[in-house]
Amino acid sequence: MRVMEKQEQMHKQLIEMIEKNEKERIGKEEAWKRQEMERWKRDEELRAQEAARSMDLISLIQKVLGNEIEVTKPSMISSGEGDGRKALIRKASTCNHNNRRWPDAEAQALIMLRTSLEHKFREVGSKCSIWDEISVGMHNLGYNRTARKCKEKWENMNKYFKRAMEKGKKPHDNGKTCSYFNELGSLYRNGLVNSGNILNYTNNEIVATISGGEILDNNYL
DNA sequence: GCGTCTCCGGTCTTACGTCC
DNA sequence: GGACGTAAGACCGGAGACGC
Repeated sequence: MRVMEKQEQMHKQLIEMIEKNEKERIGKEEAWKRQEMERWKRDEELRAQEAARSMDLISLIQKVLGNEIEVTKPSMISSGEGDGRKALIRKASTCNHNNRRWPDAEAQALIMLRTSLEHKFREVGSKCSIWDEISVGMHNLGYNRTARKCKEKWENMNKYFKRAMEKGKKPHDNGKTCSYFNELGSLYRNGLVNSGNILNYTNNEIVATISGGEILDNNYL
């Protein structure tokens, strides 16, 4: 009977901890989403201001010179003469949303959408419709990617992140090209997403120990 | 040359349905 | 109820392209 009572008590504690952690998780998720949306809006405003400044500058130069300036658009660059042109074409292609490569903003939009639907991924059932939902979300943000591509990119980001962590790198070490490392790192630290053994990364900070049937650290959950 | 990334194909795991 | 097959998802490794 004492064992049964002890088990009952532990079960209640476990349920309470799960509920508490779930509330905390939802709170953190909401806060993060708000933060991301604000950041996104700020970036949009900055881009708009930048574009307006460029147009002002162009019109000013046209005014000063008194004739039309041909503004070279990336798509107008014909196939190449010389390395400089080739470099320009390559540069332009990296900004094209239909390109194979994912620009930083696009990858971060994917992380944001994927994280916001994390609760659906934790549910049992087909994940295809969720990736479709993410694909639609990406489309709404101006990025044209299929559900399959989104899923693949997500897996690959996690794979590369994991490899980098195994090599002993820290998220902020790779700000140059892997801008999403910071986002992924903070997501895994906060437990907002789960991707199998990638949680090993958090072992330095979240110590979970089970000893004698008692959970010593709530973070284990 | 090296780090980063996409794409593809493979294996493993898990959930679910069917049969005996 | 257990064994088995199947589909979906997760995870992994490698080839090759790309960018610095």
